[in-house]
This record gives sequence, structure tokens and C-alpha cells, in this order.
Amino acid sequence: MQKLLLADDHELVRETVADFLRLQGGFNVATAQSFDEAISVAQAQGPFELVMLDYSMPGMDALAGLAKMRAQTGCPVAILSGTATPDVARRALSSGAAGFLPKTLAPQSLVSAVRHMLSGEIYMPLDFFETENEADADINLTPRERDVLLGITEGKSNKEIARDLGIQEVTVKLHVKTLSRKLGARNRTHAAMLGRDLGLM
Amino acid sequence: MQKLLLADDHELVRETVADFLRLQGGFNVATAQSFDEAISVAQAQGPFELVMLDYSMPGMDALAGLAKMRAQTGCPVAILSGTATPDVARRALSSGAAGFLPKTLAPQSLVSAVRHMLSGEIYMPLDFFETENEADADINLTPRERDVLLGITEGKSNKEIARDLGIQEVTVKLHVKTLSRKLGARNRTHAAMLGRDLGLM
DNA sequence: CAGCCCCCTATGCAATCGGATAGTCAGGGC
DNA sequence: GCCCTGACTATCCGATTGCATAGGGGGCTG
Repeated sequence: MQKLLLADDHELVRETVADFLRLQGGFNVATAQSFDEAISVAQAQGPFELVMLDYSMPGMDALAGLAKMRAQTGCPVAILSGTATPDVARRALSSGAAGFLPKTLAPQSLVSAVRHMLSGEIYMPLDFFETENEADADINLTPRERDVLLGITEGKSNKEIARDLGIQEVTVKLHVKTLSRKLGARNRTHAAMLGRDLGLM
Repeated sequence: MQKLLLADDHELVRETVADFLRLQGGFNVATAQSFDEAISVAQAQGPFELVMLDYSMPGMDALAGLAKMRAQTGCPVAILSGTATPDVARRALSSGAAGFLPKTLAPQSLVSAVRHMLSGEIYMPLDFFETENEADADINLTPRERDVLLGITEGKSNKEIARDLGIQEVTVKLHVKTLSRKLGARNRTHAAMLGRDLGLM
């Protein structure tokens, strides 16, 4: 029987979900109520074939906990969250999560998601990509701003970007300022990160 | 019968894969040999339920083509590649790809991957996350450098990072310089991008 | 055609970054 | 004890960025 580990600090959620997985999925589910306990349980009762961690939980420290658990157990680790944004979901996957499980997921979908991850695939509900694109809709950079943003993400200086685009450095500065304002970025570096996260290039 | 569109400029690959999907998967597969032809076919013979685009193909222009095709058809679009790195794969997913298909994939896996994406899920072979982590192994930042890098990715200035960490601004500068060297980054912005791509935080 | 948007340029200045150099201090390994 | 590394501090200086202000020219649209 496949062994799962579910860590969440909300007891109601944790135990009902665990029971559901036991009954509907036929899994052997262990639980933990904090990140540290999850680490202990993983060592004491392991090996597990899949670990699910709540994103906001004592000791979890965001995605650092994900990396720690992956290093510890070597098995797929999924992130569970009730509030997380598409941005967090994408970062979780980039950080090596086996999947992202919003708590709004239909129970039956959870079982198939778990099976899915057990077979070595990445699970990501489509909703998150949809909503992401809607959210982006109100941000529209001009073609030139996009060019400049691309240069920034490649680590180029204003001078280099200007040369590559055949325009003056001052003009690049102008675009940097305007696109940063549109993105709500504090500076060029922040703009680069937001630009990539939002998939603007 | 589910309609797929496969675009690849290598005829041998394109037609053999298409035939395989027809025979083994029972799909209706249309093909195109360039990005522009893919757009035309998508309009003329659509709607399709899944589009697969070769990553390097005339007119494709990397991930811009992905976005264009998604906007055009509104259906899931997967990226196909023989050479792409984990980095490109992750960017493709961040840009809204329905999946990433390396050409080293076992044929039977391809069929299941396609079914998978047709059901609205994201497909990503586990290999890519594995190799990614191995590749990262030779880059090891000190804990402090990691702290500083995190601050940079959040768009903070050296002064802010120093205040948050309780150290002097000059020290932050030192860390910025050394971590940039370790990452092979040209400046802080580049370091932030590389750091996120490599999942170092 | 007038208004608007995008693109481009220019000048000037303050803040920040990037790099070099030169140290102190604590801890681990030989 | 010696060597090495990580972390931290200091000063100096040039390069770059960020911001404000003030324009010109082209294209699209009501």
C-alpha cells in the first residue's frame, strides 16, 4: 500500500483529508501538524512515496521547507495551500514541487492528483494558469517597453540595451521608468522578476 | 475524435510522430512545418484540442510563438524540443504551456502525455527536475549570500537588505559581488534572474 | 484637424551600484 | 600553531541607475 505523508496545522483539514485519502484512495496516510513534526515522521516512519506540505505552517518557511523535505526524503513533495496565488504555485513548481494542490480542489480530483504524482508526474490544476492570464490582462506594455524589459532580464545595462535597439540611452531610461511603473516594480531588478513571473516576454 | 496539431520543421520526426499518435492514440492529427503554417492550419482546420509546437522552428521565435498560438486558438499548447534545457522547460510552463515534451520521450509515454494534457493537466517529465538539481549542485552559495540574493529578487536596494539583515551596506555589496561571480551574473539583476531560474532560494 | 499615444531625444542631478583594496574576527581542519 | 573560509567592516572612486523636466515627430482616431 502506498504511503503518503500529509502535514497541515489545521487539524480539521488534516484529518478529514487524510481519512478521505484512506477511504477513497486506499492509501496509507500518516499526518503531521508542523513542518518539524513532518520531518521527524518522515524519518521515523519512512520511506514515503509522496509528501504533502501545507504552504503556511509552523516551521515551514515558505519554499525553503519544500527543498528541505525533498533533500531529506528524496521522494516527490507537493505543496498544499488554501490561499496561495498562481505566482506562489509557479514558484513551488520551479522549486521542484511535484505538484500544487489548492484547497479548493474537488475531493475526487485530489485522489486523482495524488495518483498522478505517485506515477512521477507533475500536478498543476489548470485554473491557476487561467486566472493568471486574466490577471495579466490589465498590464499591457508597449512593444518597445517589452524590448527593454527583455534586455533587463538578460542583465544588460541601459547602455547595452540602447546599442542593441539602436536608440539612445536616455530613451531606454524612459522606458525603464514607465514599464516599472506599469508593473508596480521598485526598480529594474524587481521589474525583471515581475516581468518573468507574469510571462510578459 | 480528438483533433491535434503538430508543428515541426523536421519532416521525418513530424510525420512519424503524427502517424504514431494516429495509430496508437487514435487521434486526428494535422501537421505543419513552420510556425506560420501552424497558425494558418489552426485557423483553417480548427478548432484543435491540443497544439504541439517545436521549440526551434522557422517563425517560432522561442516562447513568443507559444503565447501567440495560445491567444489564437485558446486551446492547450505544448512545447516539443530535442535540445531544450530544464531552464527552457520551466520557462515554457511559466509562459503557459500545457506541457513540455522532450524528443527523448518514450513513444508510449508520448501518448499518455497527450491524453494527460487533453484532460486539462500540465505535463512535465520528471527527468527535467532531476537533472536540474544535479546541475545546480556545483553552485553553492553561503547562507548569507542566499539571504542577500533573496533581497535582490524582491527588488530591495543594498541599504534595505542591510537593514533587514542587521548588517552594513558595504557587507551587502560584498555578498552581491561574490554571489554574482559564483552565478556568472553580470550584475544584480542578472543574478536575480539566474538565482530564480536555478531555484536557489 | 485636434487630441492622444508611442517613440524618441536632451539636460541635469542625486542616489545607488560595482569594484578595488585592506583589514578584523571566529571557527574548522591539518 | 597555521591555513583557510565565511562573515563582516572600512574608504574611495567611477559607472550606472533613477528621477524630473522639457521638448519633437509620427500615426491613429474621433
